Amino acid sequence: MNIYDIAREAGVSITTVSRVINNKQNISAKTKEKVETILKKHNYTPNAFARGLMSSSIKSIGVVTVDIRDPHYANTAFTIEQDFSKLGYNVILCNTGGKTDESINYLRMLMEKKVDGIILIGSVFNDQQVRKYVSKHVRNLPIVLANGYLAVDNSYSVLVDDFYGISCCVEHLYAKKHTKIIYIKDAETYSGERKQAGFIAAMKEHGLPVDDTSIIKVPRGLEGGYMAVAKLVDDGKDFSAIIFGEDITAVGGIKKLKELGRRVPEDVAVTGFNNSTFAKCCDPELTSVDNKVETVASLSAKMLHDLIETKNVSSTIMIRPDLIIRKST
Amino acid sequence: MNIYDIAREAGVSITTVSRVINNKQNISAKTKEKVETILKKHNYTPNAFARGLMSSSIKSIGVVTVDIRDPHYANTAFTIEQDFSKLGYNVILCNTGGKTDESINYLRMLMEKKVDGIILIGSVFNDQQVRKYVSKHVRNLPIVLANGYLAVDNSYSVLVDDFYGISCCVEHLYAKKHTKIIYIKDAETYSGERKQAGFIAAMKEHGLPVDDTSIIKVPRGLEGGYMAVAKLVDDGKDFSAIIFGEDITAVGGIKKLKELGRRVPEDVAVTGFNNSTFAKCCDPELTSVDNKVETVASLSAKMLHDLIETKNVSSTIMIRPDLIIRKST
DNA sequence: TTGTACGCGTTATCAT
DNA sequence: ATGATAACGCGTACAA
Repeated sequence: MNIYDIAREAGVSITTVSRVINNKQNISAKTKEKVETILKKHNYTPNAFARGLMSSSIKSIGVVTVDIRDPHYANTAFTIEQDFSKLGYNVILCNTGGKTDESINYLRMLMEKKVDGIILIGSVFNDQQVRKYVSKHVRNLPIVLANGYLAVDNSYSVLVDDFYGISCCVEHLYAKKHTKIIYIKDAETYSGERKQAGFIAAMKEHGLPVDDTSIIKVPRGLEGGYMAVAKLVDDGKDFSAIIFGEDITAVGGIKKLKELGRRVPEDVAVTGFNNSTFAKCCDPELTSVDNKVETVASLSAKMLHDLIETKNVSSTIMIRPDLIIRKST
Repeated sequence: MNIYDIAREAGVSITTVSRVINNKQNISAKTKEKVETILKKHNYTPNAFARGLMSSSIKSIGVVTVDIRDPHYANTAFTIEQDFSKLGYNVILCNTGGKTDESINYLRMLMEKKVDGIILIGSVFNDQQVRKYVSKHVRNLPIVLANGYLAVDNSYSVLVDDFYGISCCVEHLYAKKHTKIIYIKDAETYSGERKQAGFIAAMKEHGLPVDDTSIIKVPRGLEGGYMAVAKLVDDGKDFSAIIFGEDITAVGGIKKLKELGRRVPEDVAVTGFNNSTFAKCCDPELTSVDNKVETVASLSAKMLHDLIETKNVSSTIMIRPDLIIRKST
């Protein structure tokens, strides 16, 4: 059932039908009503491909994440999807698994499918090859990096002040008389660098000791945190507080601390990052930096939509995180 | 840059270019090579809309979930996306928030965008209105319900034997000499009903007491479990074990138990469902039913793909879950 | 107010 | 092996 069939049945031209469908001017109320009846009767919907061929838009955007199973990314993607859904757009979901090749494949695919815009979630995508591809091939398609910084000309980002977030943790622990503080880092991304920089700066500001053994790099996830604590203890490192770069890593760390008979927060204070559900599940509940996922996601969505509508848009938005204090410190 | 431009530059017809692009027969190696050079030079990609107009397919599927922030749904959606991505398909993500109207809107949208198939995640979608819409309007579009049962003619489902899963919990607790067992139910879905039925059947089989006070209905999430335990204690109910219908609910329940000074598992044994990350984060680690999310997701994806390729497909696949025994029982 | 005719970029059919 | 042309379904400039 296409526009011709409708036109024939209504005894009008396809132009008239098209006008009715798209609510255009210059239609007599009578004709309009007649056509609408037929439209409804057959439950007609225009062919999206033919439409796209004319308008070169199909009202959809691409959302690229490393892994939607990560609650942080899931939250962001959820908010973006809901916001864009209200605007009549669909969201195409892509999970790259953190592989650069995959990222570029997905970008290519999204461009072929002629999405109206793209949101990358996480500073992982501020990767050299991705940047190169974007600046070379994604020229006239709006692209926004949510929760991270994209070092490309004419690019747009919404990010959280990670530097500030971690330094808040140091402030808080210092106020509680901690001086031997460890930082557990779990990603070599832009965001990861900012967090580490915030740690170092805040420690130095209070004249607290920082050296190679105060910062430990571990794999992502529960196991990473577990391993970090194991290593600290194996190395005989002396510490009274640990700042983790992610909640889930902190959960793993606390698990190991408990196994070793160290009490949290009496023997060791612990902070996390993301203020996720894990922070509330954790026993004791985790002091964590709230990095305002929903806010970042919504602002990213709004930014992309403004770009699609070619409004004037600022290139970078930075959000201040909050420290949520719970039982673990 | 379209197929005409390429043809002109290569000094051949568009037919020839099309043949090269689609790897068709009857092309001389020489011509093929010549065209491929030009193709590569301009980084040409065919217009997906024009293609769709001919083939009425754009190689994409719709994945409909209640809320991608739920780890269980995120896992399923992730696996489906990865599997279909390997087959050259894109995934359009939809979050209905559990609202029937939204579900139907999304289904309509997906049909308009001419996806090649649809996967619904969770037995929530076995809703009367959704069923009605599907059987009326989604007639010639393959649709699969992952992790639940869809009571519609000509429909396809992959599901876990929830009945068996919960009855395993009862068996396990009974073997540990528990007789006063509570079941906490958190969803009125098909899956929820099966779980409850499994509980009742297994209890009766061992001659254990079951009545209205043995089964408590609570809202989803951490708070639900917390409230459930609060209610049990308020009511002065005597119990030695609790079976929760979801891990996260169990986590909430354990939290409240601890606050009340009841030890897990010494005073109260606890089981969860889903074998999620929460089960491992929990202290003590949670005995939980592994409902094989990835398996269900992969089988659903395979089923849908087979349907798209119009292969013969069985209408229902049922998976047996496993009980993973940890410290909470 | 309404209709005719063309273009969008591709694939399929039928000639050559 | 290669090419000309129709068809897919819609929007729109222009004509009536």
